[in-house]
Amino acid sequence: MAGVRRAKAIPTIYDVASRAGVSIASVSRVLNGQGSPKAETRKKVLRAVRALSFVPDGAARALSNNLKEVVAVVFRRGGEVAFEDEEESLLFLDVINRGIEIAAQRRGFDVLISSVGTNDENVPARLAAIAGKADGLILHDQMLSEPEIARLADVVPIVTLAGRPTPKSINVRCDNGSGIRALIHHLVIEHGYRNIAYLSGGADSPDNLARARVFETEAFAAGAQIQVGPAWQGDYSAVGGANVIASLLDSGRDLPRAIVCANDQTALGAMHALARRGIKVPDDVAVTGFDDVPVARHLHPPLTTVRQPIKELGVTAFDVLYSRMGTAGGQHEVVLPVQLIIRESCGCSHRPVVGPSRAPVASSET
Amino acid sequence: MAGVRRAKAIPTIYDVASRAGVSIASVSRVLNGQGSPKAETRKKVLRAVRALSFVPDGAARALSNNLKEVVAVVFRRGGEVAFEDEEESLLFLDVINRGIEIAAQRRGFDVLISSVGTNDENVPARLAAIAGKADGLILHDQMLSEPEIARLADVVPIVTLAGRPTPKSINVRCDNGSGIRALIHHLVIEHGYRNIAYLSGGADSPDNLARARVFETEAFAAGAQIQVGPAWQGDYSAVGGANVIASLLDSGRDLPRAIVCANDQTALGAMHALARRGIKVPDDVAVTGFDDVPVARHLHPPLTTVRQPIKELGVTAFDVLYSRMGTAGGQHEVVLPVQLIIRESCGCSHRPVVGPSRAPVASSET
DNA sequence: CGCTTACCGGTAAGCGCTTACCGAAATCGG
DNA sequence: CCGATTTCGGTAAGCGCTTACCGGTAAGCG
Repeated sequence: MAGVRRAKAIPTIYDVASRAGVSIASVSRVLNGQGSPKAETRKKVLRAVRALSFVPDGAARALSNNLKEVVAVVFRRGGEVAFEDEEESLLFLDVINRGIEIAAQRRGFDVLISSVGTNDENVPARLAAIAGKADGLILHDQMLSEPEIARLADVVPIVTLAGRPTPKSINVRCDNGSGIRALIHHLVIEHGYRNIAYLSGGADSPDNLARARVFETEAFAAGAQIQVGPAWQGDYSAVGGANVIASLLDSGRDLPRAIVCANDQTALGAMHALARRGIKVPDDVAVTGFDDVPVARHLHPPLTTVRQPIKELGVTAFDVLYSRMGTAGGQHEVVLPVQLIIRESCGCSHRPVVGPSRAPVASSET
Repeated sequence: MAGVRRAKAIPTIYDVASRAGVSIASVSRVLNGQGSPKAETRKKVLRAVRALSFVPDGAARALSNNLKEVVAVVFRRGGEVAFEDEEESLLFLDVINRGIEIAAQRRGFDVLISSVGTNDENVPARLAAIAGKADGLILHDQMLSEPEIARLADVVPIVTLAGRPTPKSINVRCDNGSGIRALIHHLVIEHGYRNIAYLSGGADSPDNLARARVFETEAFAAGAQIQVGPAWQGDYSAVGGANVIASLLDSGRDLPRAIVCANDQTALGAMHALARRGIKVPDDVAVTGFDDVPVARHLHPPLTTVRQPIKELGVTAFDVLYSRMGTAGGQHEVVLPVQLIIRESCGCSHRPVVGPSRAPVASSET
């Protein structure tokens, strides 16, 4: 593994030491504020550092300290083709990443971003390579099986963001249950819609499953008719949502009075598809989302949705991960509160009502 | 700098070697495909690796190879408060980053993301620390003076994205000139607007300066009246754009027939501000942007703008940086072509005309 | 069947840093 | 004024990996 090499020799701590006329130990001490170097020594070292533009090598420091000060964040990208609409969904990941970055910064960590393609060959190996470059791992999507997570977790602590808690890793998520509950309450009780559907997200997403489950029980409890099943299977993407609506319409099925979409992207696609067929939202069919991505408020009509504290998700992921470095054990799941954001796609007319929200909940249940 | 330490000992190459009954050299060779290990040896090593869940330490590899396989990307964040609208502008950076990531991946590199606050104390020191963790540096905003860049460039190659070429670094940007030129041509010649203004971006941004300069000369050459100056000073943000319009209106000034905004964000803010005063876009005042961020097409009216190949910018930044590792010299500026995207905010009615575009240009001129 | 040539794989020397350990110099008290 | 304390700073031992170098074994040849 020869690799690219820098042409000119970069100054090392030895160069600094000899130029300053001290030992490398002193240079290190001055640079790291350890021990109590004499002012004189200090000055000499600093002068030499400046003169040589010395920058300590991170790899060497990491090796010596057994601490890289890096967390790796991995997400899944679907090939290299980006759908026009897909671009927007980047936002969701990116806002989380920003949160991670902010939290990391506070601890002097930096964030190593990496992605694996959906059709990549050896995902576990790739993940291992990334893990080797970091002190901790944050996984955006479900890209590793539980045993694979367990293996890797022996090397670096792992936090997942759209997975489920495992004995070796921690999952951070939002309170899907109370979000859907608030939504159902609003649609069924307050608006009186008696026939509603859940336009599902990724079939293997734990969050989607949780939302679907709560949807069914709550809608049933509220006495509404529900539509679910394969015909309502989306994939979290805008096109996915649009396709569901289109084929439903093509097959001549009656639409429900309201459609609860698994996320905002799906809602966006659904609304486009409905508009294309001349179906009015919310007059003919109400549509709601989940996430409250920034574009949600710019849709027509503005989207009623459940706000996740997206950036907080990232901050929490890092903080939890950080606290796990050097200490195993502790809770395996962190749940953040959500908030119902009522705009107009549900049938309300621009009244900024705000629904229930809950305090953060930590649970150890799997 | 004690730092956090992992509790359980992580297996090293020595553990693998002794478990496999071979030397560490063999383990390394098997893992890196160097030399020609016997199938037998190979198998023993792989078995041991699997049994121990061995993951080679990135820092040690980096130290030994003199190659970290990491590029650092740094951007400037404005405090931790994010304006509602600001969120959207993340997109621009993030799409570039995605491009960097994709290009990096192709070379087996990962991307270290880091930000410095606008009000951070010691920026150069922070940058140095980041540089120490990477093989190359990509700077999003102008955050270092030329001498500071020069210092750091002795340690790692540097590519800037919104700076200007320096003897020690490379700048990657879009062809501002031809973008503005196409815009002016469309507005003045095709639409016949005789009075136009440039709503400026960040005062110290080279791109903004270039756009402003071309705006003036081209508009003048086309025979249009121009409005520029302090009253038209924005800052690339939506609020910045809105404020300019608001104070212009407050001071009772006449608005020009068309406003060329420094970027899409600014245009978004300007359009909001105009709408709030009941001024119609494009009937009363035409507005154009620059960048073509994804939301641009969802604005009302859809924004006429200059499309930058945003992701390409990132890909190019990495590729240029990569080629600079180990080899100094070469060109100091890379310019990517842009494309005029005509939508409706300029006064056109939904005809998807596409303007001139130019091939990539590389220049060594400062 | 003995010697040359290949082929493998082990030993050990770094890569650039931190820090335990220890000796030298400086400081203090009696 | 000298020994007991401190205080500073140097020496050297790693951190976990790659790889140059070399010795041993097996295969190839006359």
